[in-house]
Amino acid sequence: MKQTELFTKTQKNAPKDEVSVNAQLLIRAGYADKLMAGVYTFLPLGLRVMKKIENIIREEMNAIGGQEILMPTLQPKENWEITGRWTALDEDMFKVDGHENQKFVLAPTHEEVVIPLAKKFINSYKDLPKAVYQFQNKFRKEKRAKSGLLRGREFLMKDLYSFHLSEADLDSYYEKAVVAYRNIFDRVGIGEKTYKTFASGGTFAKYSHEFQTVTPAGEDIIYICQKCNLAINKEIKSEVEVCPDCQGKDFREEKAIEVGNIFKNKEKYTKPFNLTVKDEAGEDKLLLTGCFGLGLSRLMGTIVEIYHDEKGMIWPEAVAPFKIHLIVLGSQPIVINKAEEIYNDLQKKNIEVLYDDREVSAGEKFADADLIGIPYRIVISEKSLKAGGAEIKKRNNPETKIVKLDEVTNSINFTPSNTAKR
RNA sequence: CGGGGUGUUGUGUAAUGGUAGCGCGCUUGGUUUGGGACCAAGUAGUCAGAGUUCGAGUCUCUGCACCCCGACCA
Repeated sequence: MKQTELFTKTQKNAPKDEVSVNAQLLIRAGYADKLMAGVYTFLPLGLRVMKKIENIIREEMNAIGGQEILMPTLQPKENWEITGRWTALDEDMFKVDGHENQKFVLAPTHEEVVIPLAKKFINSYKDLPKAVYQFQNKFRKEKRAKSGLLRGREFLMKDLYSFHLSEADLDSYYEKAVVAYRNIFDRVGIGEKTYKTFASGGTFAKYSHEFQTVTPAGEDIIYICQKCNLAINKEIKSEVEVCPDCQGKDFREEKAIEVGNIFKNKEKYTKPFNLTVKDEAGEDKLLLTGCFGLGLSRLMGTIVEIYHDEKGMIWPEAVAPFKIHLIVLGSQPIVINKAEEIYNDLQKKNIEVLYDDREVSAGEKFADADLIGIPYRIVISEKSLKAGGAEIKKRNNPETKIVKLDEVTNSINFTPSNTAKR
């Protein structure tokens, strides 16, 4: 992608109505644009990051047997009356009028659709277990949207729903999902700061687990067990005196962002819809479900909160919009030709490159490269050619080095995009 | 939803009740080219509505939006 052709531009100043680091940087760098409180457009750069995150999650969900679907956001009142949530969640949902007396809801979650859906296709114990998931926008009538991408009214979420005949099967699937979640957070670069956290659950499951990423930008408070690293959400800390996993009593308090939440909903939603299958004896058996949520837009904001400095963002390679930011300095034909050659070569090799071919000053290009935060910066200039080729610098390291032009591609240790590191 | 604050061009800001000005961006021309360069000429704005006033960006009222603190957050 040539930067002169990119849809967006960078801005020197952050909009005055954005306070959070993630929103300021994402807007300044042209990754996102705010339409209204808690509602953002994802621009080409931001969408590329989102798709990287999405693909990592997709791979991990597929690895635990998830099958991707896409459910509607616009949903009928009737389904929500069946679970009682038309009134129970009244204040949290955007309700929409249809024709005459039709009422709809812009879905804040998708149990009311996925359970009746499963009823059509899961009829026998032989059909189990099954799991479906989607990437879909969720709508929540937040009384106060804030903190940029961290708490939106419309946001992108991955939600997976699993169906089981026995509690043992649900339990073992739940543990598999925990591993998948760990893989996801490791791969996007926040594994070390993300804690599985004991939290309050629904009506039937007394507890659930959240995945909380430690950062000062967090709105939640968690207590991390110093012995086994399980965390406990402040919400339930008063009920839980010792670590439920290791009985440890020594905790460290941290602020954190809830990036995921997983539940054993068991019969909570299958019961109202009477989602049953025949077991081996021909008896009707109520299914048990697990629900596994992960907020993509929130995850993206969280990554920015963790990986940035005073100059801009510093994307982990696995989620960066491009691998290389190629910068050409000066207007001499020889320099421009060499830069074009490198650009074409990288394109041919399917290495994602943003080519800054703008006719602006060096300082502006460097400042923008730092702001945009692409992992590798390659400069082609009269100076670099005299020194022997191209200058390479990593965003997270001040050192630069010169490599020969025909060694540019090889001199960087690339991980192909969208695949696992390990 | 309670309390507080703020709405001026795409963006950041200035303007005793009296000509809406500046930086960035953008357009045109020229000089520049390794850390947000320079010159010149342009471009575009008072959240909406009502009121007070000879005159409103400025005062009053209503509405809307946005931000902050709190409450809320299956």
